[in-house]
Amino acid sequence: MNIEKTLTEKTIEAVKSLYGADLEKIVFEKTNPDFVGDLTLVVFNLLKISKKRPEETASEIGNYLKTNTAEVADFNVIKGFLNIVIADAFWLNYFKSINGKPFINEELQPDAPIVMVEYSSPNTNKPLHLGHVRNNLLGFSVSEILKAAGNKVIKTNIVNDRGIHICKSMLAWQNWGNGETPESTGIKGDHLVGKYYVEFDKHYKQEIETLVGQGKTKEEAEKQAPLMLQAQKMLFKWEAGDKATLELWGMMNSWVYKGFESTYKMLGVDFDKIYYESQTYLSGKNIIEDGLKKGILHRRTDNSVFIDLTADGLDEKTLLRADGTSVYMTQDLGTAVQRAEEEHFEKLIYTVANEQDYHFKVLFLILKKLGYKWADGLFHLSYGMVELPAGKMKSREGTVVDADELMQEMIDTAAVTSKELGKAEDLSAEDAEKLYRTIGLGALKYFMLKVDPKKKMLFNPAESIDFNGNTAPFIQFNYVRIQALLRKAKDILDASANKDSFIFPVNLLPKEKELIIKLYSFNTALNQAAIEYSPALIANYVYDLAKEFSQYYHDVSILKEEQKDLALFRLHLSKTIGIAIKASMQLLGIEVPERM
RNA sequence: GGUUGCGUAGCUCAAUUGAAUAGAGCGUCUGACUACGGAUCAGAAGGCUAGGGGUUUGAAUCCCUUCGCGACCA
Repeated sequence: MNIEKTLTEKTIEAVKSLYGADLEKIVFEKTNPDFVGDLTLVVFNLLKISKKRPEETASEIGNYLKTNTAEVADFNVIKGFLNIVIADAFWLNYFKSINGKPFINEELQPDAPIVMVEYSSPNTNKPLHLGHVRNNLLGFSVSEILKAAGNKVIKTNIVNDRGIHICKSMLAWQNWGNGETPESTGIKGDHLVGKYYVEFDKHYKQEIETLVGQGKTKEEAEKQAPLMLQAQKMLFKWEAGDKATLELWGMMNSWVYKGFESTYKMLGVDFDKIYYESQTYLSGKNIIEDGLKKGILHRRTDNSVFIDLTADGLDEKTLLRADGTSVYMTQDLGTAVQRAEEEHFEKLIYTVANEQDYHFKVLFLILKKLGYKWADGLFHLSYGMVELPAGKMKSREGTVVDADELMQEMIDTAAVTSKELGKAEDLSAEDAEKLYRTIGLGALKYFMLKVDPKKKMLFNPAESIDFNGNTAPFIQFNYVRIQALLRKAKDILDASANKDSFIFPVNLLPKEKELIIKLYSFNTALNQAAIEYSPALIANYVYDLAKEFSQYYHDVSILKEEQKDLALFRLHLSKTIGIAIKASMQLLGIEVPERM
């Protein structure tokens, strides 16, 4: 039941019959609300074929469609715009076919394409912050969207658990930690390790200052500071497999993982497969050998290995240093190949901020040049950074917005607001807590996901995230109103469900037709969101739907409607809208409450 | 310096990828409750889409240029 497809076919037929020309593609758009009609064809592009004025061309096609297409009830022409009115019967039939059914098909085809989505990918030296929140929400939501669009999704996370940054935390803990643990301090593990990362930085700065005072340049001081030298020594020991170092590393990382686990749980995100850099950081070297043999990579006189990408408008990229050690790129080459061997993915999506655009351009190009066919399926989901009114978050200036704190603030705000409105009075303490989480975290998630991923976004910590207007609580509220209706009308709904049919009204109210069209466009929104990897399109969709329902609810009686059949129809319409809202929110990783 | 991205109402964001008078929310002002749940609804004010040029029947969208703000690479 695809009206656009029908119209496209008929229009191609019309153009053939009227002007004798063959068209391949026709695009209908939604009619501007200021005009009468449901779908609009812009005919300017057809004037070359028709060799007639826009109005005349539009009228001729309109006439053809009206006489030859049952679904077309009427049309009107304004300048080059052919506005088509679709018969109510079509929309009613459509509604009948989806009434009460789920909007998302959870079952996958056996041959569903495999899509890997990598997201989160934190460092283990500090807790997650606002930037990670956007990353995690995006990655999770895109995964849900791709799943709903019929893909087998494998969510992956590559944890950066090794390197100089971890050594800094370890060293600081050794020096000044006095044996502190998450248990002894009651501090969440990732925060405790983060505390020592900051501690390192503090002492390191002092050392630099001292050295500069002794006449060294800042650069020299940064390299020669004893703490930095010690951290590097620790990294060497780690790489050499020194037992004590590995033990300390293992212990502190385990604290961090426990902390991350609780943050992920609160955020509502999860993973099917977790990689650790400590296990993959050496990979990729065999690929370098292979590339050298194929003559795609080259060795410099100092023994370093590089690839020349200047012909592609990029630079020469070093892949092995002169001492034979690898760089980030080498490792990323290795893990990509590893994943391609483990899972025969159609696509591999890297959810990484746009500051790494160049890195991924180079990575994908190298893999293509090395001849991997699957490299065409690689995609960098490049999202904009979250900025504060003062600009980028800076740990040095203490402007980093912590993920755990932010979530708690949202939940607290939800609690305060709910209590002010007297909404949670008859709930148990446990249910109330759950409700505050649903509302607070919903508001946060929606706030971050409604923005086009490609664009940077602004977060102002001074103003708390809104609960009114274009927000998750507004959408949740409308869902709740629907559930209240359904509870009250349970008996008549049950009765009509048994009969499996009820009488539909002959005429739809304009708002009812709009709502059905909105339901109809769920699939368009879902598919577009999957193509563009954009949860924002789903957010826009569900907000529009909720807003239109809110207007409908305000203007039209549902339970109080005296014509029983009409009341029943409206109940069913509301119920289905509720299903669509819940499904959309699920795609965003946002829960909906039954009461609020 | 090189590469690259962005600039839309006071603020935060849209605009079906080139179409009709650029839309929402917040904020401001004005209305609507003896209610199917007011975390609501209706209305008003608010725009030379950073500036200039070009392509097109048609440009926030494509091209050139100036200015401003980021990011990446040295």
